[in-house]
Amino acid sequence: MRPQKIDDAKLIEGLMSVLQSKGFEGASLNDLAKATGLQKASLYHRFPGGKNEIAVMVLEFVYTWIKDNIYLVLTEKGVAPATKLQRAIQHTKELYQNGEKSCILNALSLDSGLVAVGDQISKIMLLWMEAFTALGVEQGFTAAQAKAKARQSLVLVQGSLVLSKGLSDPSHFQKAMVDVKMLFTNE
Amino acid sequence: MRPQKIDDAKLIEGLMSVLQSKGFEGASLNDLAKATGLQKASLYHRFPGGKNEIAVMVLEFVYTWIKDNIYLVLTEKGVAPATKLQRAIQHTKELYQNGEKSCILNALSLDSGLVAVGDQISKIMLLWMEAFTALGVEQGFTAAQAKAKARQSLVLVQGSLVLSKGLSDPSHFQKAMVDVKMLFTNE
DNA sequence: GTCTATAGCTAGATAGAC
DNA sequence: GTCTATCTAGCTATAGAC
Repeated sequence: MRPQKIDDAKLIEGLMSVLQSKGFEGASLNDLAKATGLQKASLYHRFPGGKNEIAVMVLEFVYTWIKDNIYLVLTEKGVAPATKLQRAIQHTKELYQNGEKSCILNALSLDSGLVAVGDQISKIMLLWMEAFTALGVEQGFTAAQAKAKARQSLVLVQGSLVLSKGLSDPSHFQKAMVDVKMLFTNE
Repeated sequence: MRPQKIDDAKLIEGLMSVLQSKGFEGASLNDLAKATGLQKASLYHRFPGGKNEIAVMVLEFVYTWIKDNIYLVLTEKGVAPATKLQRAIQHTKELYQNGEKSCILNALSLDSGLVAVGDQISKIMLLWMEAFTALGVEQGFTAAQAKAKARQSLVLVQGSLVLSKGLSDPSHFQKAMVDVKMLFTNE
C-alpha cells in the first residue's frame, strides 16, 4: 500500500475547518480537497460515501472531542468543581479559537435533508448539557436548577458565536465565557 | 405591462423563508422559484442581480422589520418600559414562529464571499442592541449595564434558536424569551 | 493510496416569445 | 411581467492508470 499523504487526524481537522466556515452546501469537494492537500478522488477513497460521509465522520470526531474535553473533564471524580469548570472553559476557548471560529453544529444545522447529521448534532448538544448538569448538581444546585444552567451555558456559547461571527468581533464570545463561569459560581 | 403574479411583500416573504431554512448556498433558484410560484427567469426580472441581490433585498426587509417592530417599539416615548419590552418580545416570537424557525442572520452568516451581506447582518444586530440598550438606560441601568443586557438579549435569542433547531425543540427559544424578560426586569 | 481524466448532472444565469 | 428553452460553469461522483 502507498503511504497516506495525510493522517486521519489532520484530515478530519482540515475537513472540519471547511465545513465549519462554509456549511454543508457551501463546502465543495474542491474546497475540501484543497484544504487537505488531497485530490477529490482520494477523498472518495477515504470516504466512499462522499461529502455526506465526510460530514458524518467530522461530527463523530466532534462528539468524541466533546466527550473527552468537556464531559469527562466535568464529571471527573476528586477534582474541585471550580477547577473542572475552568478546564472545560479553557477547552471551549481552544475549540472555537477564542471566538474566531464558528460552531460546526450550527453550520451543519441548515436544512440539507441529512437525517443522520441532525441526529448527531442533537446527540452532541445533549452530551454538553449532561456534562454541565452534572457539574451543577455536584455544586449543590437542584436538578432543575442545574439543568437550566446547563442549557444556558450552551445558549451562551452558541449565541455568542453567532454574534462574534455576525459582528466580526470575537469579544462577544469571550464575554460569554465569563458569563458561563458566573453561572456556575456559587456566591 | 402584465400584472404581477405575486406582490413584493409576499415575494420577499417566500424568498426569506427559503433562505432562512437552507442558507445562501443551500437555497437554489429552483427552490426560490418554487416557494414564490414564479419561474427562475421571472425572479431575474424582479432581481436582475440574481441570488445575491435576493439575499440583499431580503436582509433589507429584515432591517426594516427590526426597526419597525423592535427598535421603534422600544424607543417609543410615553410608554412604560415593561409594556414596550412585552411588545418587542411578542414581535420576536412572531418573527421566529415561537422557536420553530431559525434566524436568517445566522443562516446567511456562513462564508459565501458576499461582503454586502455581512455588512447588513452586522447593521441589523447593532440595531437590535441599540434598541435594547435604550430600554435599559430608560429603566435606570447605567450605560454599561444596559449595553451588556442588550448584548445578552441578542445572545439569548440567537443561541436559543440554535438549540431549538439542533434539538428540534422550540421550548429552548421560549425559555430564552422568559430570560430576556428577566434581564430587563428591575426587582 | 493517490492521481488524472471524465462522466453526468444541476446550478446560476440569459435569450427571446408572448 | 411571465414564460419556455437553453447556455455554460461548477458540482458530485466514478473509472482506471500508477
